[in-house]
Amino acid sequence: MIKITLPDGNVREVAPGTTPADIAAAIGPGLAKAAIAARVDGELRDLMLPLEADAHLALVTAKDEADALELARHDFAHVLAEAVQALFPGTQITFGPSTDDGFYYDVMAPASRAPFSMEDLPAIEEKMREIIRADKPLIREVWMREDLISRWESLGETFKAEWAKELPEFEDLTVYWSGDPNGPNGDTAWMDMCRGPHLASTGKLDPAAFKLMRVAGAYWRGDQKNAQLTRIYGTGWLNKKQLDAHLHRLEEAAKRDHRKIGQEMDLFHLQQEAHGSVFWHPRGYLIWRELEAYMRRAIDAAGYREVKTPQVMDARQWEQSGHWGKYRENMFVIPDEAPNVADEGPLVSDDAEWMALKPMNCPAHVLIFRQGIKSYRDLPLRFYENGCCHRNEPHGALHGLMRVRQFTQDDAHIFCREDQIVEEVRAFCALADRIYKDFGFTYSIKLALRPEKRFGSDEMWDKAENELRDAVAAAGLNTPEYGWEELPGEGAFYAPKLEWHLTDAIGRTWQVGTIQSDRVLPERLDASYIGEDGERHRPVMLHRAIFGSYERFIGILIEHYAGKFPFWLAPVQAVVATIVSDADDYAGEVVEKLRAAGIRAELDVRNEKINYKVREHSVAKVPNLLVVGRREAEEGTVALRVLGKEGQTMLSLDDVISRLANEALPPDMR
RNA sequence: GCCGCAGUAGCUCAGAUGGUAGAGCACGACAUUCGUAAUGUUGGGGUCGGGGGUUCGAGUCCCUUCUGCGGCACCA
Repeated sequence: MIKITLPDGNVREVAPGTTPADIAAAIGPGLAKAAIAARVDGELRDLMLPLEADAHLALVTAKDEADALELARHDFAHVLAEAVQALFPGTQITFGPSTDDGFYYDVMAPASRAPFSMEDLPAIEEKMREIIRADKPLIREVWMREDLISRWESLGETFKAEWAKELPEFEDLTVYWSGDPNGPNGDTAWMDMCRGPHLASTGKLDPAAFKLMRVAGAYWRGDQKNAQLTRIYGTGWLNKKQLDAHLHRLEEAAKRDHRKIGQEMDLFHLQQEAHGSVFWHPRGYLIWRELEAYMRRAIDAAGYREVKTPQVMDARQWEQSGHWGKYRENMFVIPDEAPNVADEGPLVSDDAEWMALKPMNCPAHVLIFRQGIKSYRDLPLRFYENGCCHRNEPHGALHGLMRVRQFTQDDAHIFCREDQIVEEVRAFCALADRIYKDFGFTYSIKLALRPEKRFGSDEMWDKAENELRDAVAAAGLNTPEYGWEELPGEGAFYAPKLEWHLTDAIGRTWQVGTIQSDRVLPERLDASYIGEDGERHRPVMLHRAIFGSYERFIGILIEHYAGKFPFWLAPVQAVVATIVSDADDYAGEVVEKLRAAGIRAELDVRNEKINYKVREHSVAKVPNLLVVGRREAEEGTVALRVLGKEGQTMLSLDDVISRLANEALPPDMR
């Protein structure tokens, strides 16, 4: 007999070979029906896989949504492959994992036809539904390696055969049948090699809960030297409601796309002559300027001092900081000599000295710190910079404002003593909290722990990780409410880091803020201060950012607000629109007064109907529309129409100005 | 950087089989002076991403290159 410990602490003694399904049945018919898989000693396993030794067992049901989704998506991937092979005999199958919102399967179309395209997807979807409705049992078998390899070879599945040959010796080679090969419909059974686990049958999937989304190219085993496969992507869920919600989210996200809104609202543009760098138009740059002013108020109040450092530095400086060695392939490098224009020869001589555009601000801040002698009394020193950096990102990585080659970070480095770290990090947590809330974001905080490849001793890492933990605890943010989580192996090679992940208005997350302690760069660049003991000591350097970069943060804000910026950030805050030309002079007066009160107001006296003007300024997402006609001009009033609201309010000119002037204040100035 | 797809007017897009480009919106002009989400008439606007080739003739076919999009890889 073996001992099976259940989550509530109960221990059941059962015969070896008992399956989790048997145990579920013994507990109750409800659970037997609801159970879709099992966690055995924490590992997700098939319901039908016999237990052979003492174990902790938890039965997984649809309520364990993360597990249930994972299983369903993996099963959808298998059904996809089965459907493709049923429809297109001769197709080779390779891999089919689950993804964040669904699944994919990489397949090789038969030589007789072109690679699969979008047009093939509806037929494949229909076949998948057939397979799901047939409720084929998913049966696990362990095979001998040679048997499996020869089976794949006999089927012409060269990729599967190759993979079977390379799987580690100690691993059982398992296959899953879709349909019982020994049953009455054995000829329709389909087999894939897979580690599992899987649901008990295809019928556990909801045939209305998936959709094939697109096809894309992919290489066998991710290597471009290998054969070109077709990857078929799908999104998969537990039920139709979840699928519909997901498709709706995608639609919403497409409507909010910052590239689309940026063009519609005339905020910025990108063009191929400077790809990856942003041309900010007047309206977009107004948002930038508001953010910059906001951030300056915040960092001034928090005891930072703003600096500005060179855009280009000698390569030797980057060698010393370590960037030349580790980061050079992402740097823009320029010769420190006049280009050769005299003849047809190379522009740059062989012995040119090299300089580089800065990809980061940190070394320059250390160089400021190093000027003059610093005492322990000077610490902490907090240097802030709106630091414009250039990184030569891979072309395929560029994406609107979110991934660019020139960007400006709200970057600061805090030079402090060991004993000041916790308080500095705590204070940063509080600052970030206030700022994110001002923009209406909720967030979660993650601590990225030591990676496998790292500098420094285990003691140093223990200490560094604990400092960050302590600081977050001191800020009261290490709670489930703040999504506190530790991510093993995800830290930078020199230090653990705290990451802030924002959740936007439609539930997407964006990693923006970070703080990380660094003991490496002060060492490399020989930064020191004189301690109380009269000796030289290394300061610790805290790298930190809240927006991350202005470009990306504005991109996130555009999508978060769907272009309907809060009043203080709106590029045009009010438009005064006339109904008849008799009101033109008065309207001009209203605009002047609004501008005098600090409001970004524009005048619309075009010879158009008021309906047209209302529509146009609404579509342009102007938060306040002030309509004036003959009546308002005579009475000294305006009709205020607020974006997103029906109807309008009649107000005296003085009232509307004081009201708007008040509402236009940034959140930190109220 | 890799794969797939795309690039035609400011924007969104249409242009079978090769025969020197078209719509809507936007923009200009004229008429209309209008009360809260599109007034009418009319006009101008394109070296069809760049380069090369095939052809009597290329937006269309071929090669090449750049950029964008969806993924992959990348994001110390």
